[in-house]
Amino acid sequence: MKQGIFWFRRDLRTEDNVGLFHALQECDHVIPVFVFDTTILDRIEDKKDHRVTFIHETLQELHSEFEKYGSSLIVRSGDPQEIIVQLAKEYDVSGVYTNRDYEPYARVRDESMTTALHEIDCEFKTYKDHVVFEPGEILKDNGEPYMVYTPFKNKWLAHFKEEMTREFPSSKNLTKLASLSAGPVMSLEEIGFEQSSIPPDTYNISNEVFHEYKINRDYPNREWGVSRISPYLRFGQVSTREAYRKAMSAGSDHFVSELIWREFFQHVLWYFPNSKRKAIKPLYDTVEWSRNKKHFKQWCEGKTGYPIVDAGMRELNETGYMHNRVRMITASFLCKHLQIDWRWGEEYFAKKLFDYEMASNVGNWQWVAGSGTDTMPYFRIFNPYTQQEKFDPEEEYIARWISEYKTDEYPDPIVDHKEAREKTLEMYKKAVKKKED
DNA sequence: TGAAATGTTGGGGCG
DNA sequence: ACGCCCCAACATTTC
Repeated sequence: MKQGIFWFRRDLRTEDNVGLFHALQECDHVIPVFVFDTTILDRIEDKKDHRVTFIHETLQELHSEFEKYGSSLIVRSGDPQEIIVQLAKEYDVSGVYTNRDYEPYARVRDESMTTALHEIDCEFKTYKDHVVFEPGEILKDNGEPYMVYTPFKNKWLAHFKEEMTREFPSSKNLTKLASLSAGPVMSLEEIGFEQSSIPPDTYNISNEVFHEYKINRDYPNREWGVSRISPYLRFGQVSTREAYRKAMSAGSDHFVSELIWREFFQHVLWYFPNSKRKAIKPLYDTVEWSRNKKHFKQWCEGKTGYPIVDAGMRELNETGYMHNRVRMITASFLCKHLQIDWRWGEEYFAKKLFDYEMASNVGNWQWVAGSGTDTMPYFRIFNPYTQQEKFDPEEEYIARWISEYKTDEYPDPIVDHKEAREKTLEMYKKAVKKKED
């Protein structure tokens, strides 16, 4: 009898889960496992983290689902390598199955996991699940990775069909889950966390969203115009392929394109594993950013006196979500009105965003700062007032998030747009000049 | 997936 | 009728 472990990570679902599909195909008994990685949890300052709560809730759902098959989800907390190796020994397992994760930390962790498992004669079998194409599969004709989005997308679109026809149904094979009674899922308190009061949004990937997505997605007050799928893609409650399939069958090229951006940035992070810390274009690490902590705090709290910026930051603080258009505006404001390092902003978003995905966040922040791939040139500076007039003309979004808007309580602009713009251009030009000397 | 500054054009008011 | 000016409206360049 062949026993295997399926290690859940960012793929918290049973349907269309590539690694789980293969585990159930190849093994007689599959032991489902999730590990709260304390290396990651220890770095989270706010112990009421909404993402951890969200994961925890999903684990309980999986646990109940598995109980129907006389099985259960084993949930542990600690060092994944120690725990997985110990479970592999305990259950005399011949293979550990999991889906690949492309973040720098995960790459190192999995590399060392491979070695550790081989030492006990256990295979570590990893699968592509989180993306349609992983790094190395979409390359320029000369074999180099793409640094520009559009040609990347074109190649992606030229090749996706055969990838997408493959299916990974698991439901019939769930009877092969090992008979287990692991007891209830460990509580949040046991891992040192508390229940967050911020719930995830429900998501909508239906024709209501796909229809006119190109237009509606730009208006932050049209909450029905976007899918809110991102946290579910991040943690895998929804399969990426499923999202692609639905958008494609609805003919929403723009929605598909947004999903491809997500893959593009995963590739970029793969080739630039230091890009959370280092500018992809090294020139931009010579920019002398402001260290004005007062400005940064005002930006974080949504008290800059720029309504569209403040509305966005307050939406983020209250819900863990911010509309994409407003992410660009707030990010641009931090870098190009306050002259503050994009890394400070990236870090703040990392703390707050429900859908935080390192690849997308770092990729987009570097894009805004001008230091990334296929990026905004440094001189492309959003005018917050123009953006506001274009995308929130009735000021509905602003009014929803700034209760004191248009009262004496609302702060005056902390910087003057025109002066800030000129200061930013000077800052960047100085860096360019320094490089030339 | 900019915006501002600068340049050009052409219609209309007016002497 | 003509030249002149004004200034939208649009186009180009510059950052």
